[in-house]
Amino acid sequence: MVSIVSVAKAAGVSNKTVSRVINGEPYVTEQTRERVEKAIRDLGYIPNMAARLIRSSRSNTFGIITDYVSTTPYSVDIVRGIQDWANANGKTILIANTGGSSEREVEIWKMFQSHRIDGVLYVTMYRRIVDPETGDVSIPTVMINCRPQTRELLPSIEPDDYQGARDLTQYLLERGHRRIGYIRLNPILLGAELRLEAFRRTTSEFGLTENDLSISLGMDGPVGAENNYVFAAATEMLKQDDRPTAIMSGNDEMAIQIYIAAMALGLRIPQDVSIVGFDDFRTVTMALKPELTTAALPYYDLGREGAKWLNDLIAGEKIYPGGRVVSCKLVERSSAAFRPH
Amino acid sequence: MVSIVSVAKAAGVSNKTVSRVINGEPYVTEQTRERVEKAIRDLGYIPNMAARLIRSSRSNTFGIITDYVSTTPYSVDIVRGIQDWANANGKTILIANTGGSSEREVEIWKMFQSHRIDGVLYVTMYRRIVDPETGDVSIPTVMINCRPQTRELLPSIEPDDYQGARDLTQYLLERGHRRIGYIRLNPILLGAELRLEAFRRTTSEFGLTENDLSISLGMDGPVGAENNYVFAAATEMLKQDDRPTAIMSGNDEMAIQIYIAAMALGLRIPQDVSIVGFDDFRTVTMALKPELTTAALPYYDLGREGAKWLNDLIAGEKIYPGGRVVSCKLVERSSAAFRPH
DNA sequence: GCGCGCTATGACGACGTTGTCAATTGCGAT
DNA sequence: ATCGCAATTGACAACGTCGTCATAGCGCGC
Repeated sequence: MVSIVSVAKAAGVSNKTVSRVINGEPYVTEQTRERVEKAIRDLGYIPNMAARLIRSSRSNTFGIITDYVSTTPYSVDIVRGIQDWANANGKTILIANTGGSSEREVEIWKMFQSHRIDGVLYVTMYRRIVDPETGDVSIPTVMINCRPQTRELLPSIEPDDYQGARDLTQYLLERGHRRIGYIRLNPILLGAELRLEAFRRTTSEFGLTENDLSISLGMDGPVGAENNYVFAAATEMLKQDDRPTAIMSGNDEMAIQIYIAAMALGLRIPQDVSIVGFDDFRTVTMALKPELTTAALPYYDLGREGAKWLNDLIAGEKIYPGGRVVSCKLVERSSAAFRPH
Repeated sequence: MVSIVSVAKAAGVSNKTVSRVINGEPYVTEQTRERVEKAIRDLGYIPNMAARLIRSSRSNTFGIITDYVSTTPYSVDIVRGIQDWANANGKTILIANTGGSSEREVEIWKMFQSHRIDGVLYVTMYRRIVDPETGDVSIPTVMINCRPQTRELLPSIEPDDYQGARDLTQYLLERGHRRIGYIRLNPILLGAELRLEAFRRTTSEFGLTENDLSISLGMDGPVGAENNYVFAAATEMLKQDDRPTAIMSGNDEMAIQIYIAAMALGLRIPQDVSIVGFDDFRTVTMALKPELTTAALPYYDLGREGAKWLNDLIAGEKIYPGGRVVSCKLVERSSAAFRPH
């Protein structure tokens, strides 16, 4: 492999001078610089990061440790956000998935340390509370889409499920809906509770009572292998005489089954029932006809902001103590309309 | 950061002896070994990969270069397969996404080289033909889900779209269907042609004529921002008097729209129309009710096999010249049944 | 003419690790 | 007793890069 020494030899200068050219340091004549640059091009020299790291003990590498994110279709946008920021700022990224195993997680932290990463982005597939198995060493860490048990311990950044569900509820209310169904997400998920809570509070503030609401469980059990009642629940809900004129779905994926249930009963969307989802999982929201109105989880921003924050943390700047929350934008498409009269 | 030297000092041996212990080399007494291991534990020593690499010029790192894979919900299983293999075999993985930009791709190859990766897995989101912008340097490379323009140039491994579609067609034929619809995937995609071709050939071998078939374009335009006719095409197809009793969908995602189109016309699945998909994109196949019968793209295996192959390549073994193909397994669920009579 | 400060360059060592080779010890065979 | 050999250990160099410090040339003000 061609090294700085061979370049130096080719250009007839010392290796330190080559180093200066590479790193854009001053005190090199234009003439020398050009000779060196030519040699670099001719030999196809590419700096060796490992050697550089050994000297500087700053790897310019971030580690991403996730449960399943980068191997699961849902929250890939977090990773995309991180990568985009990293590219733009000359950072390299190491990704590893625990697959849910905590032995594996311990190994990964070791592996990261052996690569002398500068910091870790701890990312989860769905919003939850976890304590990273960091070992006793302290490495700058930002948690994305999750937060630690012991509140203010690590910086964290999460989507605002509450606000998203509130906006969605208001949206339906503003369109005249007064009997609204809600099919719950798996209650294990942190977002599930918040979304439902927002739905309850917002409708109640608006003057609706529990009687106007029709809330049922859509799925439960361990995440990824849950029991699925969505189709049955939606069917039952829509078969009632005083059926809801709008249904909020725990997430977009569940909305597929609600669509099918509604259609099987001969109901048209949105003329007979309005349906809204949550997440803005494009594969679903765009494939459904009519396309699904939903609240977008700000995954991309979570990733970008998290990376930026980690960078600040490493630089020793701005150490906010606790957690931040990013709002969910309502994406209006055509699955919800004014209440039929 | 604690180094091998501090461990040596603590254990009262030379650093070379510590190195021997770490690497499990022979010629260390049990007693010495234990003293060293204790020192390692006490100090929390973790080997520095960068320093190791500098000596050995073998990084034990594979680079994954993709267009969008790791940031897109579809083919994440390829990455999962690679990662699983890598974990099991002590390899580290560097992932980078070009986002489709070829300048970016050139940068990434440089970046990989600067990290002295041992080899590259070149992965695409959907099956296609590409020529990697590798620059002139030759790095062991295996292409996954794609293949080079100039056939035998690089080893490649792809799913067998043809066989998958043939099996699916046979499945429908065996169930008595004699009028079959086909809604085409975007023709830009390599898999699209092969799947359609398999459908045509298999039905024709079975004795069906073009008249028994009803083939229409579901989408076209640039991938990711295509024009979508699926719902309209399915509706039209199913409104005919001699409508097909079964429809093959270009992929699973498109099947959502076919379901909705069928249901909007009051058709029951599978009693009135059978529907089959392609890909086994779980988010869709499991959410649809009835669940979708489909052919599974062997993404996980593609990743695992690709990584293994790359490893062999690096080790200098088994240099098969050309491309390999992995079969698609038919996953029977409940969206297809015997033809109604 | 002398010293000063600035520009331009190179010699050298250090980072953490491992390969090479030499040194030391013990033991069985000659 | 001597030799050969295996087991055990360490000293030292080298990998590629960059930080430190020294050196040399040059122009400027006194």
